[in-house]
Amino acid sequence: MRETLLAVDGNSLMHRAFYAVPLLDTDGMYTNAAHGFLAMLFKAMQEVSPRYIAVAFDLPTPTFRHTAYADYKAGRRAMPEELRPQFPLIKEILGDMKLGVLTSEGYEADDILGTLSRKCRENGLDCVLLTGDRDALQLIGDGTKVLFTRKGITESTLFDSAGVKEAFGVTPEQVTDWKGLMGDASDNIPGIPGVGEKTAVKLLNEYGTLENVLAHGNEIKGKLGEKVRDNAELAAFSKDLATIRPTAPIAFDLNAFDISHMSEGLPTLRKYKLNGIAERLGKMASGAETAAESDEEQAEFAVEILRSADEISAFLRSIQGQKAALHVSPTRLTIAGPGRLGEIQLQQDMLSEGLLPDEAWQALKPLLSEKLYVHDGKALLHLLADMNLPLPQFAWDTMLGAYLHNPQEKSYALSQFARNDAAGVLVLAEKQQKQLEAEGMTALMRDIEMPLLYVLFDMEQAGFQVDGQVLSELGKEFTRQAEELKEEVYRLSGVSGFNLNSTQQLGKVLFETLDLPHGKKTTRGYSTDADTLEKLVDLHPCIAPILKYRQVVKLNSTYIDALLRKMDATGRVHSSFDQTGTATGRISSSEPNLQNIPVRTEMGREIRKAFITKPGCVLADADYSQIELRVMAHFSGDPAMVDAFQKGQDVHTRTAAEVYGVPMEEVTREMRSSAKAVNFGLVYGISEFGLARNIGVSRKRAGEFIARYFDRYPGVKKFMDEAVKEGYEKGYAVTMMGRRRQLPELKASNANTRNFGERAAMNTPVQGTAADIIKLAMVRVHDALKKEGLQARLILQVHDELLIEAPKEEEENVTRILRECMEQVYRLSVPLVAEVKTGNSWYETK
DNA sequence: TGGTTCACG
DNA sequence: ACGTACGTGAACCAG
Repeated sequence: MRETLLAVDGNSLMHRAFYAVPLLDTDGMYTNAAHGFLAMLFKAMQEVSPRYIAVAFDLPTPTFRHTAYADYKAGRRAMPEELRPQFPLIKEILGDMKLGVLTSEGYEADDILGTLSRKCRENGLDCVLLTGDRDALQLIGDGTKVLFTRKGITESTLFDSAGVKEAFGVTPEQVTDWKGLMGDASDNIPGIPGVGEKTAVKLLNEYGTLENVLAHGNEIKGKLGEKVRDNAELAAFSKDLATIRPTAPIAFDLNAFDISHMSEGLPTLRKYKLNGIAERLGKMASGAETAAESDEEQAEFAVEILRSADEISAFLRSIQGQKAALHVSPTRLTIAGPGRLGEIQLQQDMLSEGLLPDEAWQALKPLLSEKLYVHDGKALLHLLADMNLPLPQFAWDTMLGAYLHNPQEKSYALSQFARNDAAGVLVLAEKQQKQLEAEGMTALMRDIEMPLLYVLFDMEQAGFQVDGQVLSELGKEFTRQAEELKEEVYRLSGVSGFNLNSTQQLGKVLFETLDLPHGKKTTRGYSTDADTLEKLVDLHPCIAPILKYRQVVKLNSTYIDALLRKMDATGRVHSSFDQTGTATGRISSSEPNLQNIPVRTEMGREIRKAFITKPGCVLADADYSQIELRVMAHFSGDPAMVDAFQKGQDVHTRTAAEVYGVPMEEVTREMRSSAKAVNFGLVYGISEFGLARNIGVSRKRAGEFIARYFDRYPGVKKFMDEAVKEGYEKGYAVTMMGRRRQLPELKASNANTRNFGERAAMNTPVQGTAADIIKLAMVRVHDALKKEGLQARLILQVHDELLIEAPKEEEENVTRILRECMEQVYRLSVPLVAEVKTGNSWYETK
């Protein structure tokens, strides 16, 4: 295995660290940037296991490589005074750790990185560049990768060539062209005014290089062409600014970069009170042997490049009958068997090498009848479906495995979990199978998440039929009303011309010009949310139209406009369902989000008239009744709560009767409504404050209410207490099917954070179990439709609701299937109840 | 990019 | 003493 040099852009990282770590004064000096820097460095070390580390810095009084460049540099924000003295500090620490600290007159840190990367290539080393500066992406290729720091100090992404293309749409070679076109405000690179990231990518995809874009300036139409032609010189200059020169005269002395003496820096770390960092360094030094083991696990595979259909077929034959993994990226396909890795490079354009995607896939067809190991199988299914290829079965999806193991990862990209595409998938799958077995999630994976992947794929393919006509009409009406309301607000407030959509401007008008009492909270100005404004309704006539305006504008921009844009040629919208998006196990919906289509107000509900079916079909909508409270009744076994559900009573009315000590017939609307709020509160992990705010009573009253509730429902009280206790003991919350959510908040010293963790400990088993239940119901419904040979299709899930589009003649069958699957899916100590309604639009089913 | 607001369960 | 209801996604403004 090749050895790796980790080359760090010291300036970039120090700046990132400075803003990511709070400024705390210890003994009259600041160490936050140094602290963050080292935390990032250690994180990177875990990720890339380097043998060598070198850190490059700009010289304090820089001489610039271009004269004009100095002017641009001067435009940069000055370095904060709290940061400047931390540079000598970090250099001292790195020096004592016996790591390379490099500077070079006339060169900036990124030039030194470029030089290091070139020298690595010449000396047969792999090189990883650690930086937060996108400029460095141009250096990727031939053994060089970039570990790009994102927000905060713990998040980073490892980019290779394909990764850059995937994330930014350009190749590393095009990074300077890209910057030349769009510029970079943070680097004071001008670029072409008016050309942003998207436009730059588009131009480069068409013309390849900046020079070629400029040469063909005449072909580019409209305003854009004009801008390109007018700013050719500026663009060329910008590209030059962005180009890294790998020619710094530095000594490439590997002994000076060796990491094996880092622990010599421990005394210095203690001297500066960086005790947490010192502790981590101590652990890392002693854990060096364990790291070697995990290297074994991720052993490099000899990559076999497959250059023809014949070579692909031969490779497939050689792994036939064995486990096989398939992974696709925009530039290459990889296939793996035990200990084997085949790579097919795909032709990107006329210039690049590789097979045509079509040729490659034809040769790969036999693989598609195998049970494959994959990462993100749903995405693969879409890709294959688009190419009219057969759809495979999956043995394991490592993305879902990673999600079950920890549902709160920031990203589930394969690169976060494995090194070598398809080979990584096989190794990772094996590791996950053991992990999930030990964690008790094998059945959850096998019976719910894996089969659900196909269900969600079918739902995404199917889409939801939308009536554009209805939407447009509504849109016109909303726009008209918005205009009217805006004028009314201007008139009634006596201030016109301000932007009603700006909370800041609105706040000024309401609380300064009109001098209304500014409710409660202020952060960046005044709070103007609906809660606050509603309290002002009686104080000024302009408040009501403001609220109405907000509502109408929201409906228009978020629903009408967005939906019209998302309609396909047949008038259907295809949402994406994310199976790895939530901490609790729910699925989420996006582009467009169909899980938050308005229903609570009549005006919003109108939008549902546009959600229809194709001709000859009906919509069947099945709703679980009170699923979360039923789950809570089941978990808690509380007699009164279980009794209510077993008798089929209205649970909120029963709660009110219990708490107020009156017969159910005497419960008033108000009593039921506050009981309902308490029931909701319980599901969320109740707090006095939250309940008080929600129903508008004093905190004391809310407290009394909760106390009375727990008096009548001691089983629920016990359940809540145990959920919290279990959270503290285990460090995570568990659902009925064994799904887990880590609760690191419970270890926090901040009481507020801990309270949050406690509420999550109470809420997650309830919300998560409800998610388990409906997911399993979806799988059952999907199977039943198939088994009975129906054309009806599941098209949407909204947490406790399933929608099916069915031919009219299947209406009865579908209604039965929905109700039976949803109610019989799991046996609780209380019945599960699903109500099914049918209609010609989503509006009609409500 | 982060903050604010608001749509849903 | 502190500042909170749980879980999402999208649009918009301001810097």
